[in-house]
Amino acid sequence: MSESDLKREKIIDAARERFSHYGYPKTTIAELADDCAMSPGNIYRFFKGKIDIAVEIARREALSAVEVIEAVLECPVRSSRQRLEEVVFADLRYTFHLLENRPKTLELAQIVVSDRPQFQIESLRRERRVFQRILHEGQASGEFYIDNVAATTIALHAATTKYRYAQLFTNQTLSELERELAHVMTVIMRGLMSAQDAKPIAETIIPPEDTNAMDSAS
Amino acid sequence: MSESDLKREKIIDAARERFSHYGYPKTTIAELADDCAMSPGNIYRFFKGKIDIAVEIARREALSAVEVIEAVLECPVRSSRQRLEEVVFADLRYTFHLLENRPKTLELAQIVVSDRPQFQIESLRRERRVFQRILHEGQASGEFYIDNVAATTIALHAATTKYRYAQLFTNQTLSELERELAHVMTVIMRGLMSAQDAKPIAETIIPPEDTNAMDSAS
DNA sequence: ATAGTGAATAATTTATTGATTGTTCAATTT
DNA sequence: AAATTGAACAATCAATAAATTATTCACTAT
Repeated sequence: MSESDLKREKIIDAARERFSHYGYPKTTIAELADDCAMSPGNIYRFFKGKIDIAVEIARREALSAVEVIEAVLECPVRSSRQRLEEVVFADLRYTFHLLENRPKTLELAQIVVSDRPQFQIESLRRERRVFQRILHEGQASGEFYIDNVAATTIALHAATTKYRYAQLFTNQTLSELERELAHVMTVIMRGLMSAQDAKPIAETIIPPEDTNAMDSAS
Repeated sequence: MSESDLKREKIIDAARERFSHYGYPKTTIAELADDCAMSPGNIYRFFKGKIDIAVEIARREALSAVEVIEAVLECPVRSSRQRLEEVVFADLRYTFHLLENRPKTLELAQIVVSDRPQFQIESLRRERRVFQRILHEGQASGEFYIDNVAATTIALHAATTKYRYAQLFTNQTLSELERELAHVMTVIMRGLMSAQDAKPIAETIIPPEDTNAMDSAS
């Protein structure tokens, strides 16, 4: 790691410390420069602007969050079904505790997203990839009956929206949410494991379209 | 309708007009009094405070929104399944257009909810009752296999969270959302229509509790 | 008594100013 | 040359003053 890279890391560390302690708005470039024993101007040789430091921190945070979820994939389980449930519940618990114990992390993420909407889109996509892997496995093993894995992944992810950063939507307790999610998963699991056909009559409700981006989405 | 009630209605009408046009904060009691040809002080003989006028308007709005959804129940359909899909799609479209065409309505609702959290809880409960009625019907007719209708209603409602006021969560277009919801409903429908047992292994994941408010919730 | 007023007051919002901060860049050091 | 500085400038924020507004209430009219 080059001399330059080390200094960049030092800025990130100093920023992480101050952002999580005092918040993004209350942290000044001058303070970060002080922490790194350099001048304010010099910070700009490493980052285009203050917001870009936040983006970098949020990006790493998001990556390590997915890693936490992915870690669940390593544990040996009886079935794809159990794997899927574990991942969904891990998501609920991880994001719930994040908001409870480190609220500044959400604040930072919201600031980043409001400036860089693409950031959220990519975070969600990364998360979906974990879901998709499980669905693929389940399909391959014959445990799940899915004719369009990509679309079903998106559906599953959408149906569990309420259980990511749940405090944004409700003031239920974690155990209330856990019990509720258990019921949601019961219905979904029966849907994934059922061999019977249940093509949406929705096709009579929504107008069809030629190019359907979702069906090939990753 | 008494003289007094008529005046109360006049205040509500004037407020609705101004709130939807200029927004709640920019509307003054003095203006409403002017509109109704009365003094500011007299408004307070009809409402305890400014916020209570907003509460009354939001309450009526919420009731008529549920009525729109309930109207779908009147149409003759082939199955409970179709009924359920129509209601869910109606919800998506109604709330989507609401935010698109009358953004002040959301603003008002958010102001009311931030002051009266109970308001939101009751609105959601009313909406769930429509879902519950359909699930009951489907169960009675043998079309759905549901062992706990109350819990499944809550699960269904939670799983479709993203499709109520969808613009709060995403900037997808209405047709993207419609296609996505169709896939969500495909999975859920298979879950509801499947006779096979799929008790959650979640019970091994979440700790059980003696008093489970949800299982008897309406 | 009931309905209504409008000036008085308390609470909130808006405007303004001064101070702080993000960012740039010509000059300096390594 | 590459790295760094720090003063200059523009943008943003905080504090406070000014104005507006919500609410009350003693009083008047019906």
